[in-house]
Amino acid sequence: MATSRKRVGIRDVAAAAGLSITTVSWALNGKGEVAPGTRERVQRVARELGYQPNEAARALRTGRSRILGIAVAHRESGPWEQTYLPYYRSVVAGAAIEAVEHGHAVAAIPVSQARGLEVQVPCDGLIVIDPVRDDPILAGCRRRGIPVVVDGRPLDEGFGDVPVVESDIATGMRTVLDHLRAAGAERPALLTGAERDAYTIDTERLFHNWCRRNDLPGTVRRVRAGESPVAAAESLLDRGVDAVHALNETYGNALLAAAGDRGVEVPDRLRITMMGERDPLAPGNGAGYLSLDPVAIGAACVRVLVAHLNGRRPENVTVPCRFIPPGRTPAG
Amino acid sequence: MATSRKRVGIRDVAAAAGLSITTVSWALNGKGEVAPGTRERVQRVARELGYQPNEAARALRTGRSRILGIAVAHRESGPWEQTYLPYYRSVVAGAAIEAVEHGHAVAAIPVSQARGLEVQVPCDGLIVIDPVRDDPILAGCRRRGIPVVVDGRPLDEGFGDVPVVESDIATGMRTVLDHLRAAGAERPALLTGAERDAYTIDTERLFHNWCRRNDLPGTVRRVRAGESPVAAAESLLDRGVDAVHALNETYGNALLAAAGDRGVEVPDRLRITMMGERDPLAPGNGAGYLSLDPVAIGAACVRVLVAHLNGRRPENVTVPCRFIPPGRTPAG
DNA sequence: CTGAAAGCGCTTACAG
DNA sequence: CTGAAAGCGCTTACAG
Repeated sequence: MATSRKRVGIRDVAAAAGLSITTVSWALNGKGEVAPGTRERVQRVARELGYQPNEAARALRTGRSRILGIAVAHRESGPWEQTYLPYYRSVVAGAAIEAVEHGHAVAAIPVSQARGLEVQVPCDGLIVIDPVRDDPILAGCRRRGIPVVVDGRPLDEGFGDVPVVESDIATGMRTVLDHLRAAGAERPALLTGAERDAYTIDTERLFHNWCRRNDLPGTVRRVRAGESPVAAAESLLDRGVDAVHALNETYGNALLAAAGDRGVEVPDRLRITMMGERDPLAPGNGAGYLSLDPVAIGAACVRVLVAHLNGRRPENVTVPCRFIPPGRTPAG
Repeated sequence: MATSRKRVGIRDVAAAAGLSITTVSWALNGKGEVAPGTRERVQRVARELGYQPNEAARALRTGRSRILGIAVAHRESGPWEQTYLPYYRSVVAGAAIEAVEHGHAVAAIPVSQARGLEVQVPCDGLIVIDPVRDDPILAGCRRRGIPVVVDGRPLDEGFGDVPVVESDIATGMRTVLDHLRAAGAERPALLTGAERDAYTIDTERLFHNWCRRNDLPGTVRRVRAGESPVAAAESLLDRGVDAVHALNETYGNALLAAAGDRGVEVPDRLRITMMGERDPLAPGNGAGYLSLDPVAIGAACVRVLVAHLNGRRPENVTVPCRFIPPGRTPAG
């Protein structure tokens, strides 16, 4: 009932209980051997005093802060804001929810491509989303011996031992393209972007391979940096394609807009699919969706990272995508 | 170039540079008075050794961890997953991006309504989103003297001094309802929920007040816990209303689905608005959107909290909403 | 079952 | 301009 201004520490609890701080620490953390009565008394006194351990001290002493960093790139570009940012957000959310199961919290740490992590905070390990070429964060973790897991294949050489969590876009792309073909596509196209990240590169490769296997001409159109996605979509439609898969929702929506402008009916005259999330309750717009599951990705990253932290051999994880064909989903 | 297994500490840098750890600390942190040549040498040696300060130790010593906690409730319910969770995610993202400007990172800390914060991590202050009645987190922060800022009016008494960041739904609701009226609404309705959080309560109150001021009959339908939003939407349409505002996107999409099922044209025969985010590129669905700006909310929370931490008197902040009328937005 | 003491790796008065 | 030393608040061998 002391109304002191200072925060109550383990010392205060020990004094109030007439015990040593050792015993208080044991009692509160359930370690060591403490008489049951003593333990209860300590817990009661701690509660009455409103004692909360100083987490920084605990972290320093134990070497564990219980924080998992998640490195989130931030770039100022249209499609990025509209599609990648929501993806990252969901990964963070999935990671946060999973982390609590393992007694951790997740800290979103913005990164700049040039300088790497923008702020230094205590953390036990790091989740790196979509590593870039010559990734400064990966290099930093390696040097400092910080456990790391990546979402998306690392582009740099020499990181073969870093555990990877990935969406199974190989299966996903096959499903999508098979769907387009079954729907009658004879001139399939891919609306993709200019950035050379692993996701874009892999998507293009999978598209090419599928076209080759299916003996179909494949048209690839990359939206250039600074180019309007709608303009790119229009120029693609001008080339007489009858089915387009878009790398992300920004591009997919641009296709829908371009088709709408010219009165081309989707999906009857033009089949459109895109990589993206879709609210299962939203009314249909004629497009099919290949949904990544970023929440599951975030959760998987945490599981792998925690395994790593606990000295277990981490394994790579593949998270399935979900294909949602065009048409209104049954509401309810 | 020592290939030791142990992490390099300030001690190692001092030894390598032939200086005391004091001087190294001064030199690296830009404090104290250090000869320019010495400073450069220290920085070079530190870089060569790959020295990174132990953040837990720094946090213990300075009392600042540079982490801002953000308490994110997690409940397992349909509309919650689909609309509140995305909102929270965006708040976290906005907070993370803003925090870096102030040298902080943001840690998403899941909370349960019963036990409060699910995990203890070092943090300098806390952002509490949508405080509930008898909020255990608010109480805990008060007791422990942790600086806190809330998004959404606190429901509990005695927290009048806590800084609040809020969306200006008063202006937003007026805009939306005026729009519905201008579009010809004579029997407006509100599709709302059963939970008694400040946002729901305020929305209902604003709706009632507006109806009274405009001398219109106002119908309120609350989706009950466990009830299908589409079923609720259908029962509302049965009551002959000609315009409905929905509390969130789940309910708004349910209205669109219900209207679609009965062939009621939106917005010609039924006007629909909803609180929610809308991709500006997505094709129109006939509904109007009142967009909260969760990213701005998150950023504002961080600014207010940082002001608080730095001893400045924090002030409440109101973030404007954006009304997006129905219809295709110009693409581009 | 309990306590006195060391020490995690820093920052920062303080003394030169 | 530089260094020796205290101490942030815990956890944890170690000795009783």
